[in-house]
This record gives sequence, C-alpha cells and structure tokens, in this order.
Amino acid sequence: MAAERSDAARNRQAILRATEELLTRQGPEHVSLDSVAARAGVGKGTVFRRFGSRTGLFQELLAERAVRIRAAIDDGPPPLGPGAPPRDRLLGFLDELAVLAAGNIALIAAHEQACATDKHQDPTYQRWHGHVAGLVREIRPDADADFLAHLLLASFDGTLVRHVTDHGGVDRLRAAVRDLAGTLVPVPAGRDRAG
Amino acid sequence: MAAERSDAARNRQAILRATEELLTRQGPEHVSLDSVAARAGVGKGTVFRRFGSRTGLFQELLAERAVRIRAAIDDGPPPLGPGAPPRDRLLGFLDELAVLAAGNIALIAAHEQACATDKHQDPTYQRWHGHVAGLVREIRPDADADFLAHLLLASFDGTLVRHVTDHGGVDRLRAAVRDLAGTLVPVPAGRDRAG
DNA sequence: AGAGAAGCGGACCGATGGTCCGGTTGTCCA
DNA sequence: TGGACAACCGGACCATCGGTCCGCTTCTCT
Repeated sequence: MAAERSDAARNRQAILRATEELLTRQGPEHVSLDSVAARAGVGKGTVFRRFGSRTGLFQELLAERAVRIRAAIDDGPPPLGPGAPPRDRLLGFLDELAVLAAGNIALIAAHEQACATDKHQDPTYQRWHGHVAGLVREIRPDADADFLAHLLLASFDGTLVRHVTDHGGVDRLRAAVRDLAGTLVPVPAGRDRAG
Repeated sequence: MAAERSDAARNRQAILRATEELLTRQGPEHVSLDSVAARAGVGKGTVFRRFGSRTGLFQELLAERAVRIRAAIDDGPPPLGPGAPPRDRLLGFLDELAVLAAGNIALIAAHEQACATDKHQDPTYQRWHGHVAGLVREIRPDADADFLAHLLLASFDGTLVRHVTDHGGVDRLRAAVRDLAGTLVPVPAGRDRAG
C-alpha cells in the first residue's frame, strides 16, 4: 500500500469534486460516469481504476461526507462520543444523521441507487448499523436490535428524506426521527416525553 | 374501455407468469424484459404495449399479489376490515404484509429497483401508506403519521426482508414488526406488552 | 366472408456501466 | 542530471438493457 502517485491523487480529487458538482446540479439518476469523467477532465478508465465501479464512487463520496460523524462517535465528546448514556448517544447520532441526510439528498439517493442490490454491504452503512444496533441492544436487550437498527436507519432513505424535507424542512425530519427513536427506546426510569 | 381482445389477454397472462417464474428462478436484477418476452413466447414490443415499462410490469404484478389483502381491508371482517379498533387493524394489516413480503422477496426487490426514483408513486404503495397513516393518525394524532407510515412500511424493504428471514424466517419478521408497531402505537388504556 | 381495428414481433436505437491496451508521466536510483 | 521502469492515463470499444417503431397478422363484428 505505497502512497498514491501524485497525478493519481490529483485525479481522485478531481473526480470526487466533479461528482459532487454534478450531483447538486442535476438529479442523481442523471449522473453518468461518462459525464463525471468529462467534467473531471479525465478519461473514463481513470474513474474505474480509482473507484472500481459506480457503486464504489458513491460509497467513497458518502464515506468522505460522513467522516466527521465517524470521528465524533469513535472518540469525540459526549453525547455522541463514548461515555454518555446509550439513549443520549443514540438520539444524538440519529440527529446528526438527519442533518447529514437532509444536506446531501442527492448523494444519498445516488448512493442507494448504486448500492441497490447490496445496500447492507456498504462499509459506512455497516458502521452506522453496528453503532445503532449496539446502542439499542444495550437499552432494550429484549428487542430485535438488528432489525430495529435497520429500521431506524431507513429514516434516511433518499426518497423519504426528500419527501419529508420538502414539506417541513430539516426540522421536521429531525423532530420525526427524535420522536421515533424516543418512542422505540424507553427512558431508563421516569416520565416519557409528552407531545 | 372495451374488453381486451382474447389474444391480448392471453399474452398478458403469459407475460405475468413468465415474470413470476424468472423472478423465482434467478435474482431479481437479472430479469430483463428481453428474457421475460422470450420466456413468455411473445415479442418485446408486446410487453411494453401491455405494461408500459419495466416499472409498470412489476407494479401490476405486485398489485395482483396484494389484491387479497386489499379486499380484506376494504370490506372484509375485522380485525383487518372496517370496524375493529384502529390498533388491531394496524397490527393485523402489517402482519399480513409481513407474510406477503416474506413470500415474495424477489418480487419486492424487483419492484423496488424498478420504482427506484418514484417509489412513492406506486398505487399499491400509496394505498398501503394511506391506510397505515390513517390508522396511526387515529391513534396518535400528535405524531407525524405520514412519516411513521412510511417508516413502518420500510420494514418490508426487499433487502431487509431477505436479511431478516434468512436468519429467523417469516416469524422473526412478523415478531419484529409486531413489536415495532406495538411500541410505536400506544395501547389505548392499560398495560403494555411485557417481554 | 370481408373489412377494419387491435395487436404483434423483432429489428433498431441511445445510453450506460465496464474493459483493454498502446502511449504517457511520475518516481527513484545512480 | 539522466535514464529506466512501474504506475498511470485516456478514450475507443463492448455487451446489455430499457424503450420505440412500423409493416404484417389476427381477432371481432356484422
């Protein structure tokens, strides 16, 4: 795993930026790898050599956007980072994801489309799922944490996010997710959130 | 809207059966319209004339599989049909969907893939969503019923269903969905389901 | 039986993801 | 500084797939 050659690194960046740009400019369905290559000013072969496939490209782009959250969870301050009560960590994490998703709808949609068959194989998704499932399991050992984690993450499905934020903005999504997770995961002791 | 010509009706059936067959025989991704046409013994044009598009074909196939549930909800006996308490109707409906989904994984997956961009436009999905959202709204007027309904239906995402039923069978899915909906939707008065 | 509409099939098209290889460029050592 | 080698580049090329089109066939109705 020697370091990338300088031209290779430059091209990788060019491709990523070009993809971002095209994603925000037009619907995610209309971003073909030809157009990405053209906009990045590289050959199509270069795109595939760097990212392996359409799927790989969007996976890497998502990973890049999610790196901040990842760091915050692994060793950031509470409530996201280790140390806080599991329920707080869960709600905090999902709130971060809501913001991320709302701000990257096109990317999310493209990512889903590209990963269609093997959605659960994506490293970023797996990390998210592992984190959520772990927290859920901690709080509700009786529940099907694996399933619930997948379901909670389904809140950030591209179509759904677009639909929700179109009528109510980011805050509607955040509120809905908070309510959802808050209801699914009991408060350790005491009162629940009254509407 | 005169009745279909007899050869047209025959071909429609042939196409639907061929699609079913290919879906169960191989992965949903590998069912191309060429192969459907070939297996049905008709020309490709016929497939498109009947169903408009790949999306239309899978939508119609799903509608056909769901017609039983639809009838049960519109004017069947409780708890699915009108008359039962909303919570019972909701849990009953979701349980039916769980069984349907588990028994038609390939179709569900193909349908999702085909409807990728406009998942929420599918008539069957809209009907399901409307039903669920209505019931949720009835029980929890304070909640974001629209969002919750989409999320509850996300339990039947193809990838998820396959994953869950692969490790635990239909019953795991049914139990998980029952627990999920049961938790999200409060019991009118009294105790909740322990363990 | 005959006429006209409805339907048929498969050649054809454009787009797209993915591959390949002859030529180019960066890197590293002398 | 120069040269040799590996890594990399680009874009022509390929296969597949959803979707269209139109000349020919078949059903239906009188």
